[in-house]
Amino acid sequence: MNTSIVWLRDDLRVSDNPALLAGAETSDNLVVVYVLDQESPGIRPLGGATKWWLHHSLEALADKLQRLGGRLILRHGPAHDVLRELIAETSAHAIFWNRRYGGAERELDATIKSFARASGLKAQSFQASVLFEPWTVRTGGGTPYTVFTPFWKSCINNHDIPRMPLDAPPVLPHSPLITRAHGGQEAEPLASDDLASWHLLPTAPDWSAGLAHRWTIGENAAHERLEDFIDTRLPQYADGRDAPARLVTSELSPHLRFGEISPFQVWHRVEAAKAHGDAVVLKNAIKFMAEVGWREFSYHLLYHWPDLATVNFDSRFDAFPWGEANPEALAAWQQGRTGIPLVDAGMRELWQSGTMHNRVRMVAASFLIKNLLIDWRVGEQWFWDTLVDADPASNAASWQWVAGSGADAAPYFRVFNPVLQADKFDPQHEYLHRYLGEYEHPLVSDYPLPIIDLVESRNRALAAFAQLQGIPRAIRPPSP
DNA sequence: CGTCGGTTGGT
DNA sequence: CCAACCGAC
Repeated sequence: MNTSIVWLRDDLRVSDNPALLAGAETSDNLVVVYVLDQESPGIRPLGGATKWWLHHSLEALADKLQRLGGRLILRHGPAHDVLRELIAETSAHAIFWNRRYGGAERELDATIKSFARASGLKAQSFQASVLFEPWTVRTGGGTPYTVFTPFWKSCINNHDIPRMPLDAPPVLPHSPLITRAHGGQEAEPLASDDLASWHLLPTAPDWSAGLAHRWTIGENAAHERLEDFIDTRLPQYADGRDAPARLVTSELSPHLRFGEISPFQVWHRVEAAKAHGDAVVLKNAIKFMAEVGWREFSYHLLYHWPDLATVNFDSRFDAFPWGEANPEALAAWQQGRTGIPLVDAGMRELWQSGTMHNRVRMVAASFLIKNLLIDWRVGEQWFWDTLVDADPASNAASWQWVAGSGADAAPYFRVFNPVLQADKFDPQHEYLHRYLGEYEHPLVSDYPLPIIDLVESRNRALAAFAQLQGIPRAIRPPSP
């Protein structure tokens, strides 16, 4: 028997999955495994909302695999130990996976690849989660990009068109029984954890009802989401994407986060829409793909600056005078009771549904960083815990962008005024009313007074940020 | 992917 | 009085 292992990670799909396809084509017994690894050094534990998503995504994936004749094996523990054991159990001759781009993830994968090859296995990794491999996009001087627009132009103009999506394997050859390599036991099914035993779902309290109401999880749902976006939302995307009350954004981010859909599938679906559409479709498609481009840019940054989530990209910010610890203000922000309606509406949307409209994310983040002078890493961690799309690259890059410490960052003097932003992008206050019921009846409500004066705190932030002005921007060198 | 305060030229 | 525009931060 010719056994291959396919190790799935952030690619919980059967279509356009090069590792799964390679396994299916080169073996007659495919072992598809997901490893819950919360122990390997440097691997950041998932937040609550992403754990919840992962549980349901694994259920959906198991069903997809089963329909193709396969079976999803669940194991937990340090990935290196788990896979060494699995290789021994199955006498696999090959192992395949799709690449990850975080620092610790790359180190871990390299270690496992070395071990597998030293043990005589074929070990191969594939490009599946980004359109442009981070090391292939270089400036004229050979360095990684630190500005979005030239980065994305270079991707579009200087690189091969992203490959066509791959079909799902027609069948997943799988032997239900496997003979252990050691000892003479009877053939037995390969052991798999019970998903429930991983305790990915919240209990006591179960806060997931709002998330379950908002989201349908899994590969099928991701493609339905994409089709609906192309048909009904893309035509209004450029003009409507900034209005939080309108359903115009794609809402694909959590699906992309777990690889239920691939950026290649998104790219080529948008290309097809462009091919059949007019100039309006073209304009909207370019705008939308630029947002996919921001995701690519974030992965580019994460690959070249692996500590993106913890270290200021611009080291001038290492000396930035963040305010004294202010647990009351932080809690008010987290719980959506700052007394600033747009901030509170966004933070409540986040808590209830595991997401927040992009425009409101920028405003809520700007408020924490600039009005409250709280270190961006504190906000990044809260979003990591509460967003269903919490992504190691996009979340970190975006928080640094708002702080002004990041690549191609917002200039320090760009301080959002949440009141003006609400009037401009939510003129009927429809979004505010959706999440702040009491806001409609201020006289009878207990809606809090603002915890901070917007004008005063803006000026305080400008003064603090102005201290950096005399010092030249200091971008850390990329990791070799 | 901004805000503010100023000016200008219109009503 | 105010919308549109501009430069500074």
